[in-house]
Amino acid sequence: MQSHQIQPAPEPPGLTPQAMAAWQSFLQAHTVVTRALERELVATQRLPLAEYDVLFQLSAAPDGRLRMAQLADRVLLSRSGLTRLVERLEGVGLVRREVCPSDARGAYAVLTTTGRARLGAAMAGHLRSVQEHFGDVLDCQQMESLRVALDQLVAANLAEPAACAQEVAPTKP
Amino acid sequence: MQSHQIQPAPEPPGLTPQAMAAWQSFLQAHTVVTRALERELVATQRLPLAEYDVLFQLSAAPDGRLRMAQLADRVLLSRSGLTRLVERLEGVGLVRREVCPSDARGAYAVLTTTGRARLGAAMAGHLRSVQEHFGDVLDCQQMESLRVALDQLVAANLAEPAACAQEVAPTKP
DNA sequence: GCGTCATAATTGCTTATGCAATCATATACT
DNA sequence: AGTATATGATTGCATAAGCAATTATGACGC
Repeated sequence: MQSHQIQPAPEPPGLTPQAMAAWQSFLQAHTVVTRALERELVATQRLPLAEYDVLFQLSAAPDGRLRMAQLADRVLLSRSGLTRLVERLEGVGLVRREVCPSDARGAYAVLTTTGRARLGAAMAGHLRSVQEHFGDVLDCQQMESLRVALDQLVAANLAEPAACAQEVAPTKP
Repeated sequence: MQSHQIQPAPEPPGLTPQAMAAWQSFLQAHTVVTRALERELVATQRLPLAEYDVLFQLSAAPDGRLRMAQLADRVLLSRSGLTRLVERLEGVGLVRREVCPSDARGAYAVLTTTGRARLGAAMAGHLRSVQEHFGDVLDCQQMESLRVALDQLVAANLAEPAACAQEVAPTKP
């Protein structure tokens, strides 16, 4: 690999056309795949993706429970967004809320038995959808490179949640 | 009833853990990058990404004009979604609508001079954002593989907009 | 020319979501 | 202990977006 950003570069080439194209494809791919999955999940299970994701993340967590904030991070929703979503799920009995014993401000979202069952009913089909629309499209190598690249993106953008003038500068001056 | 799609293969490994992980990373990457870009664009230019994208796509089109449906496809919005969005942009004078002379049902969205200027003011900064949050994170090779993979995803999922039993079967029976 | 069907865009309606403000509790400082 | 500040979650509010129904026009057969 040739280019790791040259320090005193007089002319950073800016965004390459390659990168621009990739960015467009990224947006497009996300939209089309995501819509397909949502469509199928709703059609077959009457369950939107966001709801599914909550059930899934809870089921993957120890005791089927997670603090609201952590759950929000995992399902990629704002705090308030998650509050409403859990509210809805609680309304239909798939999730219940419990207060946190060690911190009275905190709340747990807990997967109910019905919730677990509902997830069980939906999961196989949804995984097949993901496979069909995403997994089967790429071969193993591609998939692995893709994962690596995407994780880099995540890492880079979690490192700088706000605008950051300096690069990675965790060291206090 | 038990599922019997085990017709030909005794055990297709289904969705690999790799693919699952990649899928998660995909969703996460989209969210974090997209939010960062939106945040910066709104903060510096008071212009949401969707709006920017409309201006951009129009400016890239011949004569700065596009039929509503085509524009909707390019900015990845539903038809109705685009109608409202263009409405808003027309309201602030960045876009104007024109009837199509050859087809009275059709409408063009046309970039106004102000719209072009607004885009001009926003573009450089936004491209820098894309570079920072996306372009700079991956090297050239990664970027190219990423683009290819994503385009495969797009192609695969455009081919089957609805549930499709048969593969690519555009031939009318 | 006229009915039928397809297509372009819009509108009604519902809903999910984020931001900013708020409330309640915890933690820290003196 | 008592006040100040931070943190977890929720609420008010505004808004963007999709789906289904609607309108307006074009195209096609007879």
